[in-house]
Amino acid sequence: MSQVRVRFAPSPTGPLHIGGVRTALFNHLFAKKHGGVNILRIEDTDQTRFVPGAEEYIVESLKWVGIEFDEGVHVGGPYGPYRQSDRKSMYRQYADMLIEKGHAYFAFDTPEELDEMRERLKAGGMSAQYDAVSRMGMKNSLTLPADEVAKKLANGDAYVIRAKMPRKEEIRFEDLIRGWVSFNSSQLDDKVLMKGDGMPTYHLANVVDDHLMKITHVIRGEEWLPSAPLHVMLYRFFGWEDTMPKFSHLPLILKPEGNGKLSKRDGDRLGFPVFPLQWKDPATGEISSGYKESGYEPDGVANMLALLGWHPSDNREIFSMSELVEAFTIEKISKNGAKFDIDKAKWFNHQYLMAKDNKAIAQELQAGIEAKSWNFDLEYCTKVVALMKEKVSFAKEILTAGSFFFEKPTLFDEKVVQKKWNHTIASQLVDFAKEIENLTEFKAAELETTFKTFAESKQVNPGQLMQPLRLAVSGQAGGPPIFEMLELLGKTTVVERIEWAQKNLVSVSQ
RNA sequence: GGCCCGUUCGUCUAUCGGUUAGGACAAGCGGUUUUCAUCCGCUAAAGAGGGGUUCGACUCCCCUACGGGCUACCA
Repeated sequence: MSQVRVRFAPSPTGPLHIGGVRTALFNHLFAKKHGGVNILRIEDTDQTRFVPGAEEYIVESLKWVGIEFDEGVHVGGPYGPYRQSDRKSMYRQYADMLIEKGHAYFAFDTPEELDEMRERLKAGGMSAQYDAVSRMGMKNSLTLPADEVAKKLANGDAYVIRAKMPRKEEIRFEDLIRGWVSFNSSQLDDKVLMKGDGMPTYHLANVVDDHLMKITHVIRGEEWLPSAPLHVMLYRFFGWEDTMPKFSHLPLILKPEGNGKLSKRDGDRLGFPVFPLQWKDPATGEISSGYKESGYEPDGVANMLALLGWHPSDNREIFSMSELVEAFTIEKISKNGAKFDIDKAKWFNHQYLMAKDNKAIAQELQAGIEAKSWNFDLEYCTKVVALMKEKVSFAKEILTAGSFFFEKPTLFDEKVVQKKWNHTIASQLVDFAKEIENLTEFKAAELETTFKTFAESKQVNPGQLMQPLRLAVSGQAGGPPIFEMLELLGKTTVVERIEWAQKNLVSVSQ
């Protein structure tokens, strides 16, 4: 097999949806697996849908999840340009080639005439499309006299170029995921190849570009499956069938609750991001949340996405990018759509957080710490991370769930206050505070033995005292191992907080 | 409506004709941590329905049902 060349070809009409990221990921994995080339091509043939910033967003998003490209808009390469609007002048000759061969034709119908045709066909119970049957009743170079066509073209009358689909022909191709798929050309319409504005449609552009860029495998979403036979026909028309890429149509990512593919709107409605990075709509100013800003670890997101619709035959769940590359095969991609599961995404994130270096996490938290005007050195923050990370799904939660490491708690868990706090306990804790003030080694082990002997001397169950102690110091019912927590907080802070709580914490049940 | 694709625990999935149908998330229960959100253990949980083919079908074929995608001078 010649060198594998794949492409990810999004259109810059807005932020890249998580399903698009997965498509890009599968392309990347496949390319890397086979020592091939991964290309980023921008499909911006619809100028009316251009959204400023979208292209940059796509590049940044993919970079964030660890997807690299060997060729593309942002890195260049020998088959450029990689933006279809920059390739505009290349397409017309291919459309002309098809016309010469009799596989395409000029069509002069106005939008109104097209609507009329569709209405008429629908009323007659026929399929409402511009096809081998209906085209004979329309205004095109197949029905109009040659001189009139020439005159219209010379006049600059508006026209499009349409593919001339054969009336009845079986079109079969082998999809690497689904096996043989067949269509009959009688069901296909004469798709527009060149639009009135001189731009090609996706169909023409993607076939021409894939051919010119020597793409060997097209890995794209299932929504493209219905137009695949058109593309196959185009390869046939051009005489490129021998080098036609192999197709793989990926199953869709579905909404978690019910049905339908996951869409832009679902994310914030259901409380999770559908975009890799936060996106601000330049037109409306509306903000859609992103995985990055929500606190997800990029390698965890890649791992989670890879397992949505693909799995090797073992029982592993955690894969680094290189392990994904190693294990990846197209044949192991499942055929059916996958519902997105936010709980699993969180679980993956926790796994990656646990595996991550504490100091690195602490460093990433610095901005958040500074924003709160907390003043602690990196060493201290690293220790906080070490204690807190197993308790949270996201690194940034360390700053909220573990805020007591940085400032005196202001909120105290009401339930615990009511259930476990009273004057006796409070004064006992103050006594305990006095004892630990004498400790020369303010370490978890010493604290624990001191605490236990103290409880014994007061003839109380250590458990009765432990939660109030935690409450006084952190305000919370739960948290990291208590004596390690006290050690990190330090003698002065712990004693101060116990004394403060004794004076200020009141249970109404008293 | 038409065309196409799909259908294993609630969810993501393993199984490529012969298994006690496995794993993970979530759930429930229990344990550890004399607290807890972590951790550990256990439990419950599935082949859409109907026909074939076969000694044998979750696996192959057909039909039905259900789900999804597409049906633009959008990608």
